[in-house]
Amino acid sequence: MARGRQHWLMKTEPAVFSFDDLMAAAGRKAAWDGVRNYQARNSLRAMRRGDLVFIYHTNAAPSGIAGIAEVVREAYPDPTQFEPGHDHFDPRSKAQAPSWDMVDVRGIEALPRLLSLEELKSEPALASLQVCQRGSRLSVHPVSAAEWERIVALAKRKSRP
DNA sequence: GCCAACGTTGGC
DNA sequence: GCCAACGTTGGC
Repeated sequence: MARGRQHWLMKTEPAVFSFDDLMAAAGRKAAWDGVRNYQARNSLRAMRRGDLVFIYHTNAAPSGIAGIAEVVREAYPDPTQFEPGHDHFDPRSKAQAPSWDMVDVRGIEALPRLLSLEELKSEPALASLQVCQRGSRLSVHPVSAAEWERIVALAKRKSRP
């Protein structure tokens, strides 16, 4: 069954791994490890090669969408869940049925400017974007085609006065 | 299955 | 660093 390109948003702390770090990585590629939330994991598992992803900077000044990446490898087990002592070690995960997956992404391009959370929230058309919700903690989530287009268009515009 | 306690996230 | 919001855990 054919399926169009879908759109997603993934959060990262730029102090740990920023969009610029992704663009500077070998092949502009990175394995997106460390997701330890079931809803976010389910989104990872639903991603398909070629899907587009906004890379969102969290715990940043300001927080916001920094750039665009694409999925280049679909979900596969995150090896850090099996590494005792690792921050993301999960003693309950079974090798035969790993709890946590990751995908590989490749950086495509930075947005013309960082779209801050404040600006995203001020856009009525983006009111239902998950990252705009109060208390939103989901580190990976879908973005509708309309939201995606809106955000790309906004980023091309000059920052409002 | 309920729900209080706890740990984490993340904006500010 | 604060603290609200949220997800997870575990006692019952």
